[in-house]
Amino acid sequence: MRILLIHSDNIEYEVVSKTKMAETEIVPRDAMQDALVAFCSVESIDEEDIDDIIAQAVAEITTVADKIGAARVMIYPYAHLSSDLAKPDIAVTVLKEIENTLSTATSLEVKRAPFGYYKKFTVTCKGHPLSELSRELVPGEGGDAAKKPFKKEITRDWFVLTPDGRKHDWQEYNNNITPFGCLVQKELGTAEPVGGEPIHVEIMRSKELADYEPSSDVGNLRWRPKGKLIRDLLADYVLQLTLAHGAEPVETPVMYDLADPAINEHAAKFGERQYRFKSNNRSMMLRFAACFGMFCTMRDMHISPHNLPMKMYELSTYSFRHEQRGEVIGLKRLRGFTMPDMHSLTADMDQACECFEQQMMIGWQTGEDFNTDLVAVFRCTKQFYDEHGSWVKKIAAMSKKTMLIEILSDRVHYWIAKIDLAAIDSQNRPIENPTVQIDVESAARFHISYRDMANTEIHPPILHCSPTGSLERVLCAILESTGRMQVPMLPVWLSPIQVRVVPVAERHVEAASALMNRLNDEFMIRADVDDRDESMGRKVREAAVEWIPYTVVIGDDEAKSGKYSVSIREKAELNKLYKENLSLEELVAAVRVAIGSKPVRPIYTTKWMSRRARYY
RNA sequence: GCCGUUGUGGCUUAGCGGUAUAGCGGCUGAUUCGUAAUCAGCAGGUCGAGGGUUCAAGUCCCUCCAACGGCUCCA
Repeated sequence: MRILLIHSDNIEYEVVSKTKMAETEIVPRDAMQDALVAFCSVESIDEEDIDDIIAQAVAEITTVADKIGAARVMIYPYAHLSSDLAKPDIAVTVLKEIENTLSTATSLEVKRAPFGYYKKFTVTCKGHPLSELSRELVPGEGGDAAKKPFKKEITRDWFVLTPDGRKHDWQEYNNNITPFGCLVQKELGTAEPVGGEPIHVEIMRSKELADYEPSSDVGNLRWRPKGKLIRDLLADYVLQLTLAHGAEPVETPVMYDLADPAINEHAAKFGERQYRFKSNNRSMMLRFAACFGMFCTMRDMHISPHNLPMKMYELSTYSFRHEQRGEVIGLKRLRGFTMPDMHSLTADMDQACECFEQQMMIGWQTGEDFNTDLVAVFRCTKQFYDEHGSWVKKIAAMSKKTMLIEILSDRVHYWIAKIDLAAIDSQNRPIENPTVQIDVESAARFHISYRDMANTEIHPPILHCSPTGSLERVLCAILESTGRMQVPMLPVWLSPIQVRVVPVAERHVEAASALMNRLNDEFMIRADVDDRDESMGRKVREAAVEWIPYTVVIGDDEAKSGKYSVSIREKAELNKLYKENLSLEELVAAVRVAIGSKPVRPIYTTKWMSRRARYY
């Protein structure tokens, strides 16, 4: 809905002739002095939720009237503010309801010009700064003023469960010293804000990984070659994990038609934070997770008990959530992000719990692989806890971790039980990463079912699992963890450049390039060569500033002996390089050991530094 | 979205009513170098955007935009 608001000294109109959508029972001629005139266009997108759009319009008009001190309001239908109008009967309903609500719920005196007539009118504008305003209202984006009043009252109980199966008061763990304590503080609302900027934002920009993109929407990043490489490696990593777990990869669309009832219901359930748009006359949404596509895929499959559990995996590049302005930060909260998303159909709750255990353990595994210290909060409904209390103890024991437990009096969302694993950032705030959830609603909604031995139709419980959390958040957690290192660096397998070859003088560039090429081509190690006309001291320094794990110097001595002087960042101390003399074979072996079984990709940046363009 | 803080060349920053500072980075030249910054010169700014106050506005006021902090929220 579009509204043009004019604070006028005088507004008067007179009906001239009818159009074919004219309403009946009208006031053919009227006038108002010292009134706020609201020229309104009801648009087709408003049809999605007219109650919401009415509430927003009323809130908006009331606010403006209050601000400018107007006591009278004239609602004036004005089709020409939009090129995508609602159906006339709906528009009339909306306008009448705005008039009604304003006159009953506020002290404003309200009139409304008739809909569907050609009218002549005069309006004089007062001309002060607030006397002309326009507003564009979209259903679901009204904020607090138009929030739906109805929300079920939910109570939450908290306690802490140790691996030995004992319950503890959460107060005992309420501190800002351990990562788990930080989680408890944040979840229970007792955290003291630390303030300051998260360090990962500075790192992601200065290391040329990712940056803000002013020409897009807030929270949609641009990725530079080094950051793109890290994303791709992380994607490879999650793919390895999910394949090993028996999931089948798929890829599904990023946008969906809200005319599909299951899509619409699933989307509506999750509220306002969506990108929505019109494409011709269809109302579309951008996915906020990969559920949509995978559920649609599953509903078109013949499923029998033999197929279960059935696991499907997608790397949702991208998922979109229209997070509120003030919530978007760095790599932690984005509007466009990449979520590894796995869904498992399970025969029954026992199988669901079994899969849950396995997938939770994968989550813990990722924490070890990324060297991010994860902490856990397990949430479930009271009913689930009453039935599966001993199982909850079991997963704490399996995890060998102390867990925060939240028991909800009723089911709020689609899940009845979930676990969230979080790293803690440099400001003691959790970065929620891996998660597993048991969903008992979606199968029915999307008509996903199988028949058991007795031929009864069963809607299987579905597990949602992100083994790592969004790739951006994984990187966020990794970068935040470097803040706690004396000599910060990325894990070798994620380092965009693993080996930097530094020739001592120009005459060594050829040998350096040859070495660099062998590392890339023969050994799949990402190496480049600093062939710029700079002093060696500077080149070594810049390699360190770039967090290059291995810097190889090559000069006359090396050419003769075949042993290279290698500075190894992992073993360095603050402002003190650590050097070893290594043969090519020894260097390759060292890098291989550091990479382990993690994914390998070729270098994405130019291999000759002299040809590399610098970013601003 | 709400409250607050901040916004000066690509980055870090000085100036806080009176001619836009500097360092890094960039470019050009010299230098061919042994492990965290070789030397010199040059270019680069409508001080986030728009409005206002003033003889005069990065500097004061208003609106907007953006980043960050807090709140709400993260399904």
